[in-house]
Amino acid sequence: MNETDNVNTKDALLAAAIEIFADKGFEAATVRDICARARANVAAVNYHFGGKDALYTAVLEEVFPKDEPPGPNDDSFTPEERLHIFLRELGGEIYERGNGMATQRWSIFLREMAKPSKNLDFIVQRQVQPRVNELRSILSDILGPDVPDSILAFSSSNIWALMLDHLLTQPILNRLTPHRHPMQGNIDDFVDHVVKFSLGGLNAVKGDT
Amino acid sequence: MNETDNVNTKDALLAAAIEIFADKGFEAATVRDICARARANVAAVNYHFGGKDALYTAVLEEVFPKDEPPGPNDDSFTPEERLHIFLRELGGEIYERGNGMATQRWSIFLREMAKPSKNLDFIVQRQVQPRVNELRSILSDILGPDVPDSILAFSSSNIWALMLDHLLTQPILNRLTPHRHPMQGNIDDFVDHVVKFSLGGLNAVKGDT
DNA sequence: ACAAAAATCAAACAGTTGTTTGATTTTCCC
DNA sequence: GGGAAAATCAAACAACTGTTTGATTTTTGT
Repeated sequence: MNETDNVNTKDALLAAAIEIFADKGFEAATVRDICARARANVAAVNYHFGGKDALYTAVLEEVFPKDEPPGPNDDSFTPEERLHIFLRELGGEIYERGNGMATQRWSIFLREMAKPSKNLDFIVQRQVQPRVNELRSILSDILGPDVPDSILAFSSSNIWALMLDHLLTQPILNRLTPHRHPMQGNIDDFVDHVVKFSLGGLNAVKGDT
Repeated sequence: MNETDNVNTKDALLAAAIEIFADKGFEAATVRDICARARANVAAVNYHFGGKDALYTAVLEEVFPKDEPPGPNDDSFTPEERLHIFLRELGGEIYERGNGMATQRWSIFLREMAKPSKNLDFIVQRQVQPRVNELRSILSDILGPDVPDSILAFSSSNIWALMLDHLLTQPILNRLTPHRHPMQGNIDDFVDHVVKFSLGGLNAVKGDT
């Protein structure tokens, strides 16, 4: 057992796998591609991980880490401010460039949503469940205690949709208006718009029935 | 050349291909699967269509038909009513069960968004371009002539996101709250909520700057 | 330094993929 | 009805997939 070289090839395999799985999806990615990018032999995946599926779960474990600090739930902010903070953090993680693993994380997430496999359970549990709870708590404060649960669920879903939107439609926008940059302007403009739109929407569905 | 039987196997191939491409995606779908479902020989795809890729483009041509009647643009409705009508039609087409080709159409559309290929151009041109134009026209009327183009673009994108949302997140919602039916309640409730939320959001981003 | 363990490697394996082939059957048209 | 065209078929093809093998090299512990 080497401690400087074999660990490096195992890590190189993992890193290469993250890139290629994020880029081409599980099925289209081949272990030969991954091994080639990691400068490793074709048998390396099976030796170090046990197979392509096991490598993929190792990738998921790496890309969606365990502990998500649950957030301080700071009472010094109004619910509206907490929404703004929440969405700014989320937007930065989704759309900020050079954000380490983030781009690949959401690419894998998107693929799993479009074509669910058994691994989607894992990703949901690690990635979206904590955030869903936090957002619902914020929305509950904004909408007040009397709002029916169905409206709360719809609204939470709506705001998620507004944030994830560009992730899905960027290839389409590029085709409709090819001259624009992706995520035109900076991300803060986008987040500010979403916050404004969301608060207006929430207000509209609140005072009702 | 037979006019009752071979046309039937060609049509059967196309119908089977639509189902299987929509269900498993282009790469995961095999011509053997398709031919088996169509009760045809393995060579039938190449004989009648020329190959798997050509079959897929034939499927796209069938699923995304050419002419989309441009809508009457009725002036007897207010812009808000036109938005409601537009979204009700869209929601019905996306989420209504037993809607002919619609379910498969949006399934294929979603897959192509998550993993764009050269065919996405075709789908965008056939499926979303006319609707995008119609929605932007409605929003332009609602927001008024003074609103900057960036807000119009953001808002249009937002409303699309609200409508397509459940298409993408239904597998996730099933994992978070597995006891609920897909698209709980009826579709009209969902559309009504989106309309209300959108009008509130639009109003919030309009009176600004 | 040396044997045992770990890691790497070229080569081959079994299975599946889309596609082609060539014979056979079916259909069409005169 | 008979010959030509079209369609179907079983079988095989070549390329690719993930995985295994067994030998070879490298590293480790003493």
